[in-house]
Amino acid sequence: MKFTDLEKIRVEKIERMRQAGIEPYPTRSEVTHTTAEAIRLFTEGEQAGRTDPVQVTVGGRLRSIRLMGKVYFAHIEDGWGRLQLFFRINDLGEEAMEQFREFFDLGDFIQAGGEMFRTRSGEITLHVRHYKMLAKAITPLPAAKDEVVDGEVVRHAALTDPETRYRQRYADLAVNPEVREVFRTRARVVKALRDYLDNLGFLEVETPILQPIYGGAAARPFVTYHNQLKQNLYLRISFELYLKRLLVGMLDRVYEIGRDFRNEGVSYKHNPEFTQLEFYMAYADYLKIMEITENMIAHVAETVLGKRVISFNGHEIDLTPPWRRLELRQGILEVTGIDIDAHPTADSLAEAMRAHGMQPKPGYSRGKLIDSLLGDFLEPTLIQPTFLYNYPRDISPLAKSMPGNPQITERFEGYVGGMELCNAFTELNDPLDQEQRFLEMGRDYNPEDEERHPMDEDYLRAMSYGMPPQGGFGMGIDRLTMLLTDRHTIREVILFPHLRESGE
RNA sequence: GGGCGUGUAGCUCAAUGGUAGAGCAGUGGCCUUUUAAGCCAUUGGUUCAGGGUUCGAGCCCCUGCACGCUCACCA
Repeated sequence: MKFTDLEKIRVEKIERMRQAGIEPYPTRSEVTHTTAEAIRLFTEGEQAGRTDPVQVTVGGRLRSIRLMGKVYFAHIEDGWGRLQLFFRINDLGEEAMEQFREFFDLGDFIQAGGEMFRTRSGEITLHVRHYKMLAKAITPLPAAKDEVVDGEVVRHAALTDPETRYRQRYADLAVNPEVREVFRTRARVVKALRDYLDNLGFLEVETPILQPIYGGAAARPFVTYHNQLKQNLYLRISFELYLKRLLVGMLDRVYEIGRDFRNEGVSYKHNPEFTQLEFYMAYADYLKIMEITENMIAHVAETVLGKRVISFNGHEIDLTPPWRRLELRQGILEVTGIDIDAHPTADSLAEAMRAHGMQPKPGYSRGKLIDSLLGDFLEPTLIQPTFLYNYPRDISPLAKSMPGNPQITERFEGYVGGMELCNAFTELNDPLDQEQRFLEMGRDYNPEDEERHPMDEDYLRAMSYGMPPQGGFGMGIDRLTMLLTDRHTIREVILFPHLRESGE
């Protein structure tokens, strides 16, 4: 390891500690309480009028040290909170006071034991009778001294540089408690989703991440290779095709929460790997899935945040069901003045777009043009929760067509905060129709493209055994977490977001 | 991949083309007993990297790297 000057000073302290017979990295601690437990015990005793001392040994990082000659104050922080320590030479003796002064730095993990009391200024504090180094920190935490004003921690010059925060998330978490809170919230979101689906009788399953044929979404995959099998494998881009096989196998309600991988550009709402929830429900259609969706999201907000009206990006968003339902055709008509139903071909639609001063991408299919109208003009306006429904067939190859209208599929997407949150449809379960869709899809691919999507014969065989009618649903957990924590980039809700190699 | 922007001490930030600074952190000292981001002193720099212009470059130019925003891409 290479050390800075600041770090060298601490490395030397480690050597001097060992010379003084103090182990800087002892194997065991004697911690009996968290800081929060210690404070709660004391407060309860105080309220009950008890005078017997509350004896605790707590552990944590040193976050502030104030040496005042023969008395020291310090704060430690653990995963539950902060506690002030009070050291007095009368209690600890000269040697212990001197060793603390000489060897202990901000960021060190220590334990301290004694009894709880309240200082003259009112702060609940541990009167230290004994203390011990638990783990010496060599690298200073990237934050300046904290102070506590009226019980609130005020940090001066906190770590803010996004590159350092993401590359050294451990340091970010260590000094920015609100970052820890984001990931606690994220965990509660996942738990609330699981509870909701479990209560509806869904079975949680795990399907392959390494897949010989990828599918279920339109995305470029990551490719890897199995040495012994001499076989290319793809990291999954969705769970869909495997989960739907399970409904053939009579697992009527299944869901999976896991990682998807898409070899595409990164942005504030795209990370190369992201967490997805997909569920499939036999005998349901997309209308039923809409109901489950709005209720599930409202339930999650209620459980995690205790409220259904959230604040996101300066907007007040009310997640209370029922959410607005807006037919895709109507939505596009309202924001662009173009009626997609009046333009049954790509050429016709492109002409209409040009007439409205737009520049449609040459070579796009009608469905892709509609998708671009949606993304460019409609999506940013969908702040309050909205289900857009009825999507064109050619961009929905796994969704069932509407009865009597083969060009429109029973598909919807949920939008909140101007961001696509989820995608769902009445699942196509007609194997002959599905094969036809795959073949049509193949026409979009250049035959010379080595990444050309192969036909998933096994999926068709599964469907040929008979697949119950069903509704399916997919949602990005990362984006939901962004909404519920009011973070505006996906990197804020992923512990270790992907960054370019720094070459350091 | 394109455009725009940013990169200075451990952290947060200053510095007309003319001696690289501040606060915090660090180090040394003061501090006689429930508080103090305390007081005094002090250390610390390949100004992202490499070229160029200039008497002189943190600053201007070129190339590269990283990050941010944005566009493109993205059933």
